[in-house]
Amino acid sequence: MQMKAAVPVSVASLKAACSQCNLQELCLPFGMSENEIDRLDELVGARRKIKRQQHLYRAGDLFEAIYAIRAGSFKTDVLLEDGREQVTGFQMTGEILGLDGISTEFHTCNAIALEDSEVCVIPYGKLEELSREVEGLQHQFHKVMSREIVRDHGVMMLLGSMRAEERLAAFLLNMSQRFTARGFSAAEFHLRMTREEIGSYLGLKLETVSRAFSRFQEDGLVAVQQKHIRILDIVGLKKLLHHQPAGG
Amino acid sequence: MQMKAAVPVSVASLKAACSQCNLQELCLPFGMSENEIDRLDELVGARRKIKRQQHLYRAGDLFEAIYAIRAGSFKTDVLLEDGREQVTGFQMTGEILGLDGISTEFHTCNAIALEDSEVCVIPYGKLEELSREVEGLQHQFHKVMSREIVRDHGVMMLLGSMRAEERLAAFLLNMSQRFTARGFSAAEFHLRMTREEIGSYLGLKLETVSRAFSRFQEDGLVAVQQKHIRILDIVGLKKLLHHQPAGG
DNA sequence: GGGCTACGTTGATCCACGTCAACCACAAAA
DNA sequence: TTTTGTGGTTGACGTGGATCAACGTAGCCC
Repeated sequence: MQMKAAVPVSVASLKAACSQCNLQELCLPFGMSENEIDRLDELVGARRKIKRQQHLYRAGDLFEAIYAIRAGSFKTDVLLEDGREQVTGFQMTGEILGLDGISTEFHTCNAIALEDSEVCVIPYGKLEELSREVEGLQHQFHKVMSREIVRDHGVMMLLGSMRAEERLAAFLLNMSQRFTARGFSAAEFHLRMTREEIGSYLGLKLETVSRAFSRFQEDGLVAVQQKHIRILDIVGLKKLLHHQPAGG
Repeated sequence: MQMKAAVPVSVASLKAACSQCNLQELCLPFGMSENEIDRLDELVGARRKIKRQQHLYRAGDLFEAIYAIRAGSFKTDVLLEDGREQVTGFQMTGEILGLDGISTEFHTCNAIALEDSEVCVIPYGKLEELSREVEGLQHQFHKVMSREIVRDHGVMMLLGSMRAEERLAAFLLNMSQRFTARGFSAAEFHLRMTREEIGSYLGLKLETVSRAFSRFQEDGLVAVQQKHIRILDIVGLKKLLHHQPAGG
């Protein structure tokens, strides 16, 4: 690398700038005015890169900031003393991590990168401060938290009331919808998580997940090749959701 | 009713007053200064009585306010098209209902009184407004939402990774802890919900819940008489949680 | 009091999913 | 090219909890 005077652009590349970000529509700035987003730029700190399998934060860590996923993807999980793991969610670009920490000032779950990823660091103290001034930010932040609560209720429904194949169908449809929202194909995508992680999320063992994938393939609903998924019959998948097979 | 000039006291009895409420420590005012709580009084609207089995709100209702439980208790649930119900939570005095509605401006679950109950109505628009001015309110409100997220993660753990008896033990310990926080006995309490509702919450059938209760009774952990519960061996119950019996 | 209704308990049987085990696919290292 | 490791698939079998069914209990209204 040559020695030369620092160029503003290189500094800008280290700092996040919501106003320039193409994830606005999916992220905290959604619904905010241009002016408001400019104010948001003040508060978003540096970006941070997280390598695959590394922790963004751990249960027990002091809570200082929330994180917006700029690139890559994560899982969050909770561990029981005896080693059992419950994956509580998979997060994609534009989604916010760390909200669990507000309640006690300590994080209560782990956030782990599923691939090499990058997050924007949003210092929480500053966020509260600014959202007292910027109405749009306040409102949007509340919506983000509320959406998390609603999402969690959906997972409870899934874990509490659905059978294995319904759960996997719901999972695939959810992934498809989120890929679509990010401009990717609704029908063909690459899962970043293992069968075991999907199983943990869905309250199933990895073998059950694998068998359900095979069943869907036999039935012509999807084409599965390891982590690569092609949805062939989205209507068929949706039909799986709404009536339990054993004539209820 | 006789015609006479309105007396301030009778008006006050219709309106909530956080500053006078003995549930402060459990509710939105927790951690706020006396001054801040006085400001909170401005915004909390009338109380509303809800009879047993009646809805406070339904999935699909327009979201306008959140509610603090002043007396009684509630369940929240989500219904699937085919009629399956998932209870997403049981709420007691001081707890906040309705946070799910912020995300879409519509409620996404039902809130139903388990007994004759009363709530304080907190108009959401006003809450956002005031929490831009009152730092303590803003912070506390965020904590309440975050706590809900953390609680939901706990339920996911329960539904995704625990066996029937672990789930019921976790449920009983949680109830006991919440009764304690409200000044009731930790060891002896009255459940307001049916076996079916407990089962729905825990992802089990009512028969399984009933059998687990019977098993706990045989093992001398609790004395069960319908909805009346007496915990005899809290340590024993806790031990159930942390190692799955079938030598994992 | 007697009958009704909602809720709870208990037993017998069934089955969806877990468990255990073998094998396969692919990627990175040697 | 083989080796090694991680993740995925598939089969055989076991079991925890669901299902089906009968009966018990408590509150409520007439």
